[in-house]
Amino acid sequence: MNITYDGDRLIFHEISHFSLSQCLCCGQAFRWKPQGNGFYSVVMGYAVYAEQNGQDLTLIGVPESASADFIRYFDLERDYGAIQASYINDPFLTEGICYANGLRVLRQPYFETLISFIISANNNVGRISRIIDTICVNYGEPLDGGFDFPSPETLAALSSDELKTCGAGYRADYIIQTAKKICDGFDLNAVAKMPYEKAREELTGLPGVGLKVADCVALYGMGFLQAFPLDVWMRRVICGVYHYGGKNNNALLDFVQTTFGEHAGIAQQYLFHYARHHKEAVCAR
DNA sequence: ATCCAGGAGCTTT
DNA sequence: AAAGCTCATGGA
Repeated sequence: MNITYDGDRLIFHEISHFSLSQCLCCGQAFRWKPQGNGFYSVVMGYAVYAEQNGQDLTLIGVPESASADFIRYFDLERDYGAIQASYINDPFLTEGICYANGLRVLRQPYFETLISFIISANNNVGRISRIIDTICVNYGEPLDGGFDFPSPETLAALSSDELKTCGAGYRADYIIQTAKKICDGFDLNAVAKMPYEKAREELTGLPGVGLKVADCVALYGMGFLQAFPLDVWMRRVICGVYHYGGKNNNALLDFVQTTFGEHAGIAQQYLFHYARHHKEAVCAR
């Protein structure tokens, strides 16, 4: 991969195992919208238009100085070919890898990821996106025609009713209380530097954050690739396809770690994306 | 109308 | 420790 910048377009050339649409439409990110031949969002303080042409990823609205931030965001330096190859003996996962070809696990801003997945609890992807979008439009800073994700201070100052107007429902109080804890010094950057188990334990101390949401923040924000968010879809896959019969969650996660190894979270994302679009294949086995 | 969605938290066994 | 109940909301 090499990088060029012409004053307008920041281009990452010759990225293998990368599909922009798979990365943005697989349920790990909620705020990118299709536009023209690409996608638009406000992320990390930039109003960005992203477009893929072959193995080139073009970003408009981003200065050259932000290239490292976006390499990290899209996880462009990791060898996904090697990770995929390590699962060659798993037929179902290989099927998922083919279906989700080019999917990379993003490393999204911590606070936004945290609040987004608090909203995801007992919710569906379409509604999650709409709620987050409404919160940004109502309370985020305007930026080049879009809206940034609101700061912890902004969300902490909202009333429960204001967030319920955005559709957050009973999660409104979790959002406010968690935002307040961040304002009071709960340091997400410090958590991201802890060992995975410790980071996860710290995150579950936040209101509205259980094991599953903590794993989402650990994986889609902090880049802990062994984190395996265990939701209803993954339960179907592990029990239905991998014939796991236990009921204990921790035992199930142990099974997952031994089955999928250090990149379990990446495997999880392939499986999640595949399962959601092939419900019959998952439930029939 | 009933069930479900990338669950969490509190109460009861 | 483990199972049960409740929490908004909108689409199927």
